[in-house]
Amino acid sequence: MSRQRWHSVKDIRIADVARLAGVSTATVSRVLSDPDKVRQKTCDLVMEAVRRSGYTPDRTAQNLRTRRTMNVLVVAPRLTNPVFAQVLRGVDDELTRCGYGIIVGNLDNQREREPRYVALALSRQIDGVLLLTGHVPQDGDRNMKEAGLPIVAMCAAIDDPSIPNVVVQDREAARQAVEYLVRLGHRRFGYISGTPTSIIEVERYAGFVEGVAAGGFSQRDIVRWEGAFVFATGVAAAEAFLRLKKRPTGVFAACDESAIGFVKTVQAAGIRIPQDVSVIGFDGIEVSDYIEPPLTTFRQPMYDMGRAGAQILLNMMQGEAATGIPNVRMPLRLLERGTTSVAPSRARGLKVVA
Amino acid sequence: MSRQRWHSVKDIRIADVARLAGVSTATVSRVLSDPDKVRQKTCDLVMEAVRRSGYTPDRTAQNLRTRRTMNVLVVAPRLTNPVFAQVLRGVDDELTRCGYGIIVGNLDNQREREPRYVALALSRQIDGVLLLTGHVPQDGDRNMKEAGLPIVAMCAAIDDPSIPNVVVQDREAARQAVEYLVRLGHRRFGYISGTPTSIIEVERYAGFVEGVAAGGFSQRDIVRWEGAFVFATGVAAAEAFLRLKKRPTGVFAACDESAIGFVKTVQAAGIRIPQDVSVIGFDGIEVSDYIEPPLTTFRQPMYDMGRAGAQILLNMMQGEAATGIPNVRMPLRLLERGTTSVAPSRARGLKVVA
DNA sequence: CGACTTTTTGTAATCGATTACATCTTGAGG
DNA sequence: CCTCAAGATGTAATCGATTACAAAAAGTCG
Repeated sequence: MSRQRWHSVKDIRIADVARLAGVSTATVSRVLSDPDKVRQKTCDLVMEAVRRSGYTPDRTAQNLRTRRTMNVLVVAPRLTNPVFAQVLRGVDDELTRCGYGIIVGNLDNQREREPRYVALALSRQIDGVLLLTGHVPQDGDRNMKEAGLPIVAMCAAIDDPSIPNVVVQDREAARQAVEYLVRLGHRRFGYISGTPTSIIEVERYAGFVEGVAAGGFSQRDIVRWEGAFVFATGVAAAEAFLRLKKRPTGVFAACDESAIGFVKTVQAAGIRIPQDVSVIGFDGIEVSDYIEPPLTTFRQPMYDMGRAGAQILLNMMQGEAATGIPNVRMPLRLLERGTTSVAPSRARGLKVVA
Repeated sequence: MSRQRWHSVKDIRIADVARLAGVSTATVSRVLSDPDKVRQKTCDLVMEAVRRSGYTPDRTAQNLRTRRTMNVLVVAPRLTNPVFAQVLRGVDDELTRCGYGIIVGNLDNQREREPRYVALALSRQIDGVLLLTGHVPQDGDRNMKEAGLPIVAMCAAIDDPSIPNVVVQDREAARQAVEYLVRLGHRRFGYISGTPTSIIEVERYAGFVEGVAAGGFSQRDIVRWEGAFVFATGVAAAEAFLRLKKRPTGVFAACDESAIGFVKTVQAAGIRIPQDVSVIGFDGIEVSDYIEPPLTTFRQPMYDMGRAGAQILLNMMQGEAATGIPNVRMPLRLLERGTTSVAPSRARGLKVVA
């Protein structure tokens, strides 16, 4: 045995079942897909043959004939982001119920990986796409939309009116974050960015700036550290923070991971949280509750977003009448936990107005 | 437009390209798959036609003809386990390089979800399977092996000599964990289990018991809390722990998530870690370093395990000569961090022998 | 019982590629 | 210039299901 052959030992086709049951392949097919069209007696006969032979239809052949694959592609910016896992759970629960499979696409924060998924769409290996990426994957001049497949954007809105979005109120939340800090007496604000080209980043920063302005402060009261939606960005921001003479006392991070990176790093340098610096994150991933002190953050309904996005996609794939492009905005909740408190200069004599 | 139709606007088949280039479909196919068999001039002609028409081969049709789908199923016990995300990264990097796609199967700790993935295998929608589940998925009397596909087990060994395993030295590590605790002077040991039926759980507990015995202690010095590989198990174990009169001072958890659950819960009850209780986890997930104090734990090379498993599967799928069943055991590293210290009764006067 | 409708079943085309085999080109060598 | 082998291309079968259409069977009713 030099070359191991990997195929099913018993390789039973629909024709075999038909012969076994003494009917035509058409009848077998009908029994399996639409039994009402077949007489009960024949149905039993065929089912018996199916059972005895252990026949399972070849989905590859079905796919070709029916022009569907019952597979959906989910493209994520990075697999190890806990937000992704939660959203994927919701997506999986919804799609699995309807018989769809999930193919994961991992960009790992590298745009060079996009072409592969464009090709997947173009080659008709999938019936629909869920994007968590904030933009439509491209391959040179071609992009995924050209495949003509239904696409739904989740988590990160896409600036394309033809694509339904399931997103949170990024801008409003960021604005609220600052307002919360202002109420606590902070006067100098730090912002830890996500990937600058990402739309959610743009939105969150816009909201942040709005909040600062609404509080009566100006651009000069802001320090902004650029990065990506990763832990390391928080670490880098913290290092920059520590080098400052005039440090912000209220910091908002565009995601929990970088918020945690920031907290851990400044703590290691002897900064006390929240006494010296208040930090607000964004996402509400599980870990944010495990650090010390637990992170004040906005909780996204990740699982529900996954389900909502999947439902919209299912509707589109089933060719439902498109009654406008759905644009779902999910609610956010500020989890007031341990990383925020009144600004240090006013720690005495001031009350927190929650 | 009552029913939106979702298919490619321009629907170009190989015959169209052939006509455009003035050749037969066979030639087009050859140019695309094995250009050396075609004259350079013809090749250029065809490629030009492909470019102009924007043709992409229909993978569904290719699949049927070639009897391969270039898709691999990865079955995970639970999506939100960070170990899974890391392993999946490794798997993805390896498989993507070879043109394979990944279909994720999420059992969400429920065996009822297995039949769906058995069906996937039986219906020839995939070319191979990576199991992180510790057992072969079943559907009544049928199981996934019947599909005759190459299967590789990762993270959790499978008790089936025909299936290659990529695992860590669970038993040895668990044993070392206890030995470490013994060296620190602990005399009473707690064990937080994973899913009892899981083989890695069995292995880790066996190693734990071995270590206890090797230290000169007996079964009576052990407290065992049963559960699953989840955070909540650690919480439950902690609650049981707090009710004990005679508490263990050295606790080993079969996974980091439950270790963290335990640490957080006992801390909330006023127990000091590591002064009152030492805790050792298993996995080395990112979060384990973010809690306070950082968790002492064994780090699994998750990404590398993913790659190794994928490579073995690739070999099997490419029909390489099977030179025995590979059984890779990856190294583990004990990360001595903050949750372990000398046993409380001996805190004075004893030195840590590391 | 026969005419006609309805239901059930079978035949064969089809989905879109790959590939065995046949046929036609090309070029080398005499 | 002719012969023959090697190389290039075309024809048509094939993968395994679904399904339009035709044909046959079963039922209905006067």
